[in-house]
Amino acid sequence: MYICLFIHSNHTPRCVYLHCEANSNTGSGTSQSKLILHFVGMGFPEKLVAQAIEENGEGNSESILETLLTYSVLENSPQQQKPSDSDHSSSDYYENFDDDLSDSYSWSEDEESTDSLPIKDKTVLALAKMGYTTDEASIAMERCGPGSSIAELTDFICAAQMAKAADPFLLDEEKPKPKRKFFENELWKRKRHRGCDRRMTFEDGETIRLPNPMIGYGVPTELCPTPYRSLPEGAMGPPYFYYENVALAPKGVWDTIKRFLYDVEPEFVDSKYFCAAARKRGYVHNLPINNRFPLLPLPPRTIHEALPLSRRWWPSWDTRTKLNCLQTCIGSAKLTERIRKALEDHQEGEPPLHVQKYVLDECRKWNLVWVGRNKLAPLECDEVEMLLGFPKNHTRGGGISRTDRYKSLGNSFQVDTVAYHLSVLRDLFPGGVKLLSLFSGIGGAEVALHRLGIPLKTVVSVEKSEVNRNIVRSWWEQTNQKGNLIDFNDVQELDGDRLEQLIHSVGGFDIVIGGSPCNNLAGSNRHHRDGLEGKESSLFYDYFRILDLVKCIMAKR
DNA sequence: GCTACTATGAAAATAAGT
DNA sequence: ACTTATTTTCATAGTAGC
Repeated sequence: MYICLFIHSNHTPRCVYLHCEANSNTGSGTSQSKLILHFVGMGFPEKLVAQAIEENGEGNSESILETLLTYSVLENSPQQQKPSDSDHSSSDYYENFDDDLSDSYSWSEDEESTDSLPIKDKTVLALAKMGYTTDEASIAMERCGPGSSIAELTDFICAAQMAKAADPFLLDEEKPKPKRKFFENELWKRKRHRGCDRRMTFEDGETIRLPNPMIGYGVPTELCPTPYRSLPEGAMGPPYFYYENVALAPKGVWDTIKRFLYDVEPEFVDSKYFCAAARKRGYVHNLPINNRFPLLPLPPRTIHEALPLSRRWWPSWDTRTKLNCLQTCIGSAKLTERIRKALEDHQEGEPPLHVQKYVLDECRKWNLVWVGRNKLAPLECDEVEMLLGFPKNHTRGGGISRTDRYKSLGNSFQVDTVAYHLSVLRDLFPGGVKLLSLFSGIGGAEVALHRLGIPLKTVVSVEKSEVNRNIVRSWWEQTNQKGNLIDFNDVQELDGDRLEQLIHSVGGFDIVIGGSPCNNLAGSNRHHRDGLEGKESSLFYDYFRILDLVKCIMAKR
């Protein structure tokens, strides 16, 4: 039996996910017995499963799992008797479970004896008894919100510990090493072990460094031979996968992402080699890298080519040829007004150097372009659409506000860049692809594949924002797609059962594409740049969870 | 409720200098 | 090689007005 324990953190109710290959024997029987079989297949004892189903009802398998996991935390239950299988990875997990749970604490007892305490204190106490520091507990409570389950909180703490441990700079600190308790599971160990091995071969704690120039395995506009790369065995498809996020994430983030995504080296590419705006991103994928080809026509690659009207007003001392990263917000009118005034004070000739510096700094910070004499302005929505490689008016209409257009666009792929990487799929799937698109946004991946001439046979798309779903749906209809577009609101809807169902009806996915939220990683975020464990950015773990499930389910077929 | 608008640095990579 | 300076960054929170 193969058991993959996945742990992640998030403020929303979620469970630790387990699945295995040996639980496919869901032939006949009542729905209840099927359900029991399902959880027993995950390694839970039948007695507990029956109890959990009774408590939660048959309908809600997620809360059943939650309950089961809570049991597992609370009791040194027979569940820890690992399957007497030969699989070592699961045994590691269960051994730890045993060791760590043998401490004599009991959640339910605490609950009785500390009834007088506020719930918060009670929870902190419980976590402290489990070996976590009160600091860790408080932070977790704060971040996960009141009413979070113990399982969620411990998930959170564990995830935070993993992130810290993955950071070589933090390892050296004099801080006592956090206890990992039973969360030192198979997955964590496996990944961490690999990470250490790697580091050993690289002398001092080597972390992922960004390449300079940031051209990944090559870009169409620079002459360079395509290097050879060999993928780790665990990364081989099917399905193919393609993951994206900001390159300039806090330290250690890409190391963690890489470890989860089967140790595949990220490909860092700046979209300034594809269009007139910079966009430094990391892509982790298992696609072939030979014989890529770009979308045609090649988009304009300088500001002047992209925005010919601005040329007339562009002063010679503004030496920019590329725009900086297109973000979700634009410069204010007040700012452009301040700049105009500063410039008008010096009509004759060029403004003094300190004014030039001030203006240029603001131009770079806000991606302002010249639209008149001494007149600067932020980019228009349709200009952003064009720069990112979307069809004109892609995000226009249908009730979307201007602010939301900027936001959706700023969070999107640069289509030409992604298309270049995905172009190898055209020969691999001449009949078209079946795509699982997570965090689809405004459909950058779909647009890229379509423009590459790769038919979209099926697209299962998951996107939280309704306006974004509408944009994709509307694009789907306007481009007369022949395939089937199925959309979901939340990645949480895609649990093992749903995926199995989908894969069964669709016939498997050819590629899983997704760029998980970056807002807790992005440098522009002054308030909550919390790293991969942040509220939204931790959804990366759902990308991994779903990808890994798809991998496992498809391997069974 | 929605929408537009504005003020709000820090972390980390890169460039430049010694 | 080391230090210092410069550059860049898929954003959030609060407010005002409708």
